[in-house]
Amino acid sequence: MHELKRSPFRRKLSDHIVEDIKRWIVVQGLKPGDRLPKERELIELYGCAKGTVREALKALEVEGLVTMRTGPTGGAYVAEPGANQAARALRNYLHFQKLDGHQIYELRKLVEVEVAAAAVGRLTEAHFRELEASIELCDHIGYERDGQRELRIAELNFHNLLADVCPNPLLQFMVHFINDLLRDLVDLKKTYRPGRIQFGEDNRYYHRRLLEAFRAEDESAVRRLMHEHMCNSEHHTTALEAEVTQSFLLGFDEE
Amino acid sequence: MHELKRSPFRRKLSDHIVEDIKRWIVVQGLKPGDRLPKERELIELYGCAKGTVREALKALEVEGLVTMRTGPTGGAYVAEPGANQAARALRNYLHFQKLDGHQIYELRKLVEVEVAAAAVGRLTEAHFRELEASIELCDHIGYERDGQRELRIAELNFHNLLADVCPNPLLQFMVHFINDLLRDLVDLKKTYRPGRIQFGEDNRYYHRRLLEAFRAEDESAVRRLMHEHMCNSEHHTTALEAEVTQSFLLGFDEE
DNA sequence: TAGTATTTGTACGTATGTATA
DNA sequence: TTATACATACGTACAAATACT
Repeated sequence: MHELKRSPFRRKLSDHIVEDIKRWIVVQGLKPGDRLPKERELIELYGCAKGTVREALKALEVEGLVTMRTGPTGGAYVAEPGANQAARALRNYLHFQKLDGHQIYELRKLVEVEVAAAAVGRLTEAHFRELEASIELCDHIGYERDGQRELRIAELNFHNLLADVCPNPLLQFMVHFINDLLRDLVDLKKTYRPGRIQFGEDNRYYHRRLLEAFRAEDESAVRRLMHEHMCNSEHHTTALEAEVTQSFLLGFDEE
Repeated sequence: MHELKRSPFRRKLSDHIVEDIKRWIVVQGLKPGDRLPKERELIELYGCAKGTVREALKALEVEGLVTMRTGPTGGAYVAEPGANQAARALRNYLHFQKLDGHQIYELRKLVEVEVAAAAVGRLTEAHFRELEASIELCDHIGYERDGQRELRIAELNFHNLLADVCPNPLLQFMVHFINDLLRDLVDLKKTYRPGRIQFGEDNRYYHRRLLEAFRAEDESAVRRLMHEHMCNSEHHTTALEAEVTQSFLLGFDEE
């Protein structure tokens, strides 16, 4: 007992390496793209085995702080953690909480309105064309019976386009996160329901009127329309996919 | 060429194992505490090497989905990822984005009001006592010159207490996340500013009036007060800690 | 208190795949 | 095309931690 080899509660060596590398990144101010010591050097530096170093690098890779490349000039490089990593972690957390569609919309009603308001005055003609194309795509898919998921993706794409011009990374992240959540919900309820048609029509109606309000740069109209749109969407969504929400939040690392 | 051994873009085997295990957790509805196949079994199942399985388990461990234990009855167990893991990932992401105090408050003004509204009617007498104690603690610390961080923690604790009774895990998470962000911001700006006194007084004023509104279960008053409180707080905070926000978000695994 | 079985954690050596030059 | 540098994967042996007797 009372061996103080490394620390009171002898932590795993790989975790020690992870912390060291994190420290390097912070104190040396390493930027994305900077190269880290290669496997061989870390092995010699810590006098440990290959597997140990690999475990440490794997941990950093999961956190999104480094990426690994093979071949010459390969190795570990500092990376900028993407939104997907944060989204994955948040989904992991929510998977074990009780979360239903109503609660998702409780937040969505807030952030979508805010993001839309922030987009007023920031949209270029190119953006308008994209938004129009999105609406037309929904129009087109709407007539098919099978493209459930495609339709949902196209509908949500309208909102993602708006979020992309939002200068607030927190709001932007939340909108994308929620929309990804809603996109994956449709997979669970494969059954085609007639209410889905009305839902699609309502969406197109609101998207068109929102586009008008954006063109007029009428922020109060945008806020009002988006709020209505969200309340309407909540009504349809909770009716369609209400109780199944609690599953499948576990992110399946799309692409 | 044209070898289709595993997939077009030959993914790493350990990632494949990670996905499989995640799938097991979802489709078999595994709960925290449930045991996963042990190392040896996974090795035989996938016909791979020990290091490969260990890499996969390490990844899951970092995501907080499993914990590893040694000895008999040891192995990999399903775990419930805490909010800290999601918060850490989100911080890692925001570390590389441009985020200022104003943008934090853009979201905070929304969620704090919503959380407060959700708390109406859910507060027990025990909660009221905790909230009162929180206010009194702020009162007490407010007179000391050094307890900058302690004061901030105590102030934010009032809001965290409210969030704890919020039944919506998404809103609850966001409030806690934002408050942790604000708590850590005070460390960067060590300089004591006279404006801080007025800030503290305002906070106590609003907390007291909020408590009254909660006791009266007057939701519209709660919403109005919390909104005012947030606008006031934003004014003080951005004045005090405006531009320094962008540094040191990288989470250092606090315990 | 000690011993033993079980299972992870670490070390080492080797072979293979893959991207750069 | 060939050589090179590096990650990726395999297999074995041993150390360390824990539960049970």
